[in-house]
Amino acid sequence: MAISESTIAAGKEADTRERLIKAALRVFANRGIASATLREITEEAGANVAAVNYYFRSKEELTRTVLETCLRPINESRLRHLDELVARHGEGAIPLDDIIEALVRPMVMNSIDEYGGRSTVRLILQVRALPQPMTNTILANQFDRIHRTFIEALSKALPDLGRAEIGLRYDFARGAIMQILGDLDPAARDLPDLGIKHSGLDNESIVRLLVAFISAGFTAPGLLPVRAG
Amino acid sequence: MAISESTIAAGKEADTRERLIKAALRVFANRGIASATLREITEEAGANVAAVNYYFRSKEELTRTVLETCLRPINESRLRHLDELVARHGEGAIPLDDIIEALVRPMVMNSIDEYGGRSTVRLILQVRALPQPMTNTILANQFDRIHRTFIEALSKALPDLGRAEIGLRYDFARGAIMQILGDLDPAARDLPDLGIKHSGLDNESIVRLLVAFISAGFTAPGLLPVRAG
DNA sequence: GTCTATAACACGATAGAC
DNA sequence: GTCTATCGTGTTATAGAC
Repeated sequence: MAISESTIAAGKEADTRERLIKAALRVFANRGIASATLREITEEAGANVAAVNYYFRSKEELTRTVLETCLRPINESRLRHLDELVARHGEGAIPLDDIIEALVRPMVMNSIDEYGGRSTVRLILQVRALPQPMTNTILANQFDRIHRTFIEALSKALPDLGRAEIGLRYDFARGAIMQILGDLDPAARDLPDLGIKHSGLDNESIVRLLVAFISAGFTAPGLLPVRAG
Repeated sequence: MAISESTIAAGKEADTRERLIKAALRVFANRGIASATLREITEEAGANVAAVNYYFRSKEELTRTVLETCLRPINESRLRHLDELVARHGEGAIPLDDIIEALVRPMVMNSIDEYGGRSTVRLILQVRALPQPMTNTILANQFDRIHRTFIEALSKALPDLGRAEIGLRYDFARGAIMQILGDLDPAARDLPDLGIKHSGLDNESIVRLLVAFISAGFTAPGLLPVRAG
């Protein structure tokens, strides 16, 4: 009632903009960023074709916004988890399982889209599989600190392993996490069988199973020489 | 000298066709299947723009051929390795490390393109990240038997784990293998930092490090109930 | 802020000469 | 088997009415 017209306009603006971002995430994930057209995205968002060019400058700017919007909360949650662990253990090493869980849980829990799918995961898999300058810059900005922080914590927890081996195993872990979440997306399961069906697994189980596998992998004896440092 | 004109023509035909496949693999991997244009591919192959439509019926048919051409040798090698292990151990269980190595080594060793890159890996990552009916059918045809065979061998080697958990860990392993090989491709390393630099790692070390990590992961105690069977 | 209409361009595919 | 020229289509982006 007391809402002015400009407030309504501003509310409407934010709404269309947000709807465009959500629709773009889904269309990008399902059809590929390059193949996705502004017509599909705007139709899915219930907006006009010209809306993307009005709210974002271009398709590229929309892509940037979508990526940053869906990555930020996941990585913020990871850092929050890890900060809590650091606070709890002070200078001492953090138990391996806890570090891995801080890496796994936010990605499993916060990458679910409004339809129960894994659009965010499939989008990340896409831009990782297809390195392009623009998306790589975004990934670097979003993930660089995370990687450094986790590898540092892992180095303290696993003093017998060198940095090179920890970095490598950390990337093994990232691959395992992302691929399984991509496969679990119902949108990917409709299609002809890729790999194995994993039906009836709740997210909590996924976390526990990933943590068990990855922690065991990290506990394997090191093969590379440990550098001083 | 004794080569007839028709032989020369046939040789030339096979040559252009093959050059197109190799060029397409590289361009697909670097720019994405959807974004890759026939103009880029034919230029890279030193052929005419119309050559793709002459040798293959369409871009889609070319894509199919490229995928099958680069996947077949890898999976044939995996089956060969595993068959040898089965022959050696008869009805008994195969040691876990040997099964994992039969899974890992062919992908690490046979996915290297003529420029030392990992075009094949990045192409697989692409089509897995972006499920489409056509490419999924090819993946299913190429990988289905592999998955079944390996999971069966793993079940014998790890009788304390249920099929569901083995299938899941098998997919963890596939994710770890593919993502690390994609990251190791020099073509992906030029760009802004994604994850960690893994410089100076030879392929033999990659195999050993992957096998160590994955085998340890499989050895972790099971979390899911074991079904009878 | 939202719409229609269209400009400017790139693509896959093909026809037809050589 | 290889080439040039071109057709038809679909794309992003924008100009301008509402």
